[in-house]
Amino acid sequence: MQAVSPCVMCPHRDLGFCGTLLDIRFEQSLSHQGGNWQHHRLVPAGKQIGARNQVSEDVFVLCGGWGFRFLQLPDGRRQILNFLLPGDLFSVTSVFEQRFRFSVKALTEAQISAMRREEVQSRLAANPEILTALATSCVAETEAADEMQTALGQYSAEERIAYLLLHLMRRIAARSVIRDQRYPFPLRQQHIADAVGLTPVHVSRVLSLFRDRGVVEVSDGTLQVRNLAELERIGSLH
Amino acid sequence: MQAVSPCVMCPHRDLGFCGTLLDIRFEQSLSHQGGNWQHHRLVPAGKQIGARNQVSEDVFVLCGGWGFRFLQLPDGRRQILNFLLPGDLFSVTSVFEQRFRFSVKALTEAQISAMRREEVQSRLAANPEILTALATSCVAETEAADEMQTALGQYSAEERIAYLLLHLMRRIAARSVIRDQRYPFPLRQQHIADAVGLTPVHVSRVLSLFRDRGVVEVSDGTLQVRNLAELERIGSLH
DNA sequence: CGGCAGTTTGATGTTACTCAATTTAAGTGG
DNA sequence: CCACTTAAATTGAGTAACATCAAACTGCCG
Repeated sequence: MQAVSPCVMCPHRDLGFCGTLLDIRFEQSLSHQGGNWQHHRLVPAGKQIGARNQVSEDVFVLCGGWGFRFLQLPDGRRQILNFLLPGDLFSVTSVFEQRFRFSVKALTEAQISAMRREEVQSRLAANPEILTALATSCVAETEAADEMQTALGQYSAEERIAYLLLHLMRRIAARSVIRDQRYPFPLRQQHIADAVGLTPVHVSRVLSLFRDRGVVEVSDGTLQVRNLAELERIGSLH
Repeated sequence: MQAVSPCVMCPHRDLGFCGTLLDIRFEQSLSHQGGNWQHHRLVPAGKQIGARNQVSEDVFVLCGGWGFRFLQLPDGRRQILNFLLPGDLFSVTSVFEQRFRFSVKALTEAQISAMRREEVQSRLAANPEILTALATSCVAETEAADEMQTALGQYSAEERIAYLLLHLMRRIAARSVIRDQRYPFPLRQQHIADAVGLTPVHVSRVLSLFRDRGVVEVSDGTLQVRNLAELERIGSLH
């Protein structure tokens, strides 16, 4: 968790995948004349970044690595609400609310950018382009939540896992070039289980089935799609 | 579905329960000098109000009766995403997007108010109070979605139903005075089933259990709470 | 080599689904 | 007011999906 000087470590300036998001807009509108309204830091894998009910004056963007947002129940169960990829705002709501309504953890080593909420809000009022970027995030977040809710409510184990994989594949592909249908995939089976509401044991069985049927193989850090059509037949919502 | 003249049938002017929402803000900022940027209509129970992928220039608010927002799968399954109560925007996203990402039905006879999106957006840019109202809606929607996702992923049948009842109770109580723990409750068991991802048969069993144990009784249009503490013990997230 | 975290596999248990029949409630028209 | 119809809720029996428990296996690192 060492501090890093602003706008040095953050990869989005090179890769350009934050194009639609808050962070880069702010940099554009700021031209770096200024103070400490923003800072970056590096977080080790597994580290909790934010906790439910915690209060913060900052709005966070994940700009490198993977993270996830979750709710923890008193008895130990947890629901992973979504996975955070480079360029993702933790949540649109944190632009308006001090208090975290959820917890956040780093899945891999991750770089996060924190911006003063006041600063964000004042620019939001002044700059319609930023409002548009925020609205886009809001729409995407809501649609993803609606779909996940549908998957959890209506889908079988196989369908849910297939849906999760497809959803993540689309998001990963938007951020890096995919060759030979091999996607970087740092999730453990426990993460899949907590995201789709199954036990890790059952996730293992379903993934074995997928492997045996030649649909996908998930092993150690990469997801290899063998039969995209079949995966979509199983897990597509439409 | 007969047309009704603007701001006549809509009950929020009497009851004042739209205080935090878009509709009334607009009326305040308009002072009724004007044109056809807004209209109301009355919809019979069971009628579909909006369909997925439909395009509309309007933003909708439910201002009387009950409705629900849902996703329909090709094979007939459907997930109810949330229930709409008087004062609810169908979805914050429809302020920014033409296309419906979900479908909407009237649960009871309902009154809906439609406002031109252009009008909404231009006022949004001009009037920070409206932006605040919208942000509040956004936060509430997102938090509700996160919690529902957690309930669907982690909770047992009893827990899910208890959670749904508690959630609705809070929202109903915010809109009308509740005496003797009796809540107006127009849902059929099929609606509960589609909202929490169970079959109607199983919903019936769980509700029978609740009744036998003296927790709650749901019968024909009203929900009678017998043991609030027990209901909360079962279905509260915290 | 030993230890650990993650995955796999098997056996058994529980929850919720399916199918089908019955009951209840709410109209509707005579 | 009473048959008749129809939608909704209830109940029972059998089954499928997923959870739980426990043991074995894998790869990795010290």
